[in-house]
Amino acid sequence: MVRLKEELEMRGLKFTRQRKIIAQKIFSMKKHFTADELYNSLKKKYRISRATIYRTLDVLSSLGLVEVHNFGQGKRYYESISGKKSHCHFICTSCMKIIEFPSDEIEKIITNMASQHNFKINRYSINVYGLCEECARKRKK
Amino acid sequence: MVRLKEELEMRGLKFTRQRKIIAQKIFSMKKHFTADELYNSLKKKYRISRATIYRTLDVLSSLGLVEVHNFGQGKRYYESISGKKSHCHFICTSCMKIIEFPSDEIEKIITNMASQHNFKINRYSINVYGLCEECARKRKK
DNA sequence: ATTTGTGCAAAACGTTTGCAAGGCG
DNA sequence: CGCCTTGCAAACGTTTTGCACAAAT
Repeated sequence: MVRLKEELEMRGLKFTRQRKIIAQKIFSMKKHFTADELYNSLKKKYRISRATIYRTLDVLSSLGLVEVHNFGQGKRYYESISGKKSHCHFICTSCMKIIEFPSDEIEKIITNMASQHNFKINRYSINVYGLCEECARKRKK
Repeated sequence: MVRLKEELEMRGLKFTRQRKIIAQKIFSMKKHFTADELYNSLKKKYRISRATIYRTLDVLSSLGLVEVHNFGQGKRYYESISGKKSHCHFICTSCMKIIEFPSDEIEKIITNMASQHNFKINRYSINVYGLCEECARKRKK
């Protein structure tokens, strides 16, 4: 939170009521969420528009405080990255549960491939789609 | 093409003029393409609606003949998978050029992680975002 | 003849934008 | 005070849908 304030000020951006509220909510969430979920979880208590949610998510991701994922279905998923490392996502396409795995080994391989081609990595996203144990079991029946 | 006909028949689906045309076009494309690009490349010569393009892409991907990628920006990218293996994508966010890399090693790691958690993999998508050599050079100036 | 597929236009969906009003520094 | 930010509603671009007609088996 202090970090957010500093990062904003550093760029001549403002530490507004809305940004505070949104950031607080995001940092308290462990899971992946969509802009709409965030909006719905806030609108009861606060008067914040969808536009502000989207704009704030943009700011936070450009500050490196939030990660954006394209898990398909035309909808974006966000995730706060308070310190934790990048990881793989195993996405159950039946119940949309998302299981995370560390990706250190894979990251090494990717970094290697990138440097071979002078590709400057900004971020990466490893998404495995399929069925989680439960849903796979249900299907068999 | 013969494969497509068989796969369709096997499922009681029809081998229509439109599906033929679309499949032919797709199999002749090497690169990733969007539904709209496909539509535009066909509409001059044939009378095929956008709806049919989308519906056919769904069919082809459920038959495993086409891979779908969510490279962000709210737009889907498709790729025909005539035999070739899955691979990583390095996506230049400046010029949208997509470089492909084999991912055998990574696939091994992923398969391993999946089996540890009884996750049944359907497909995976490894996307690295950043700047290609050219665009990175331009930025520096 | 039956059933699946098509074209069209309208709707849906998530996201972005223009603008006037509001709030932070 | 000046500039950044907000809320609203309208616009956007892509994808999906309902329906009547057409085509494949």
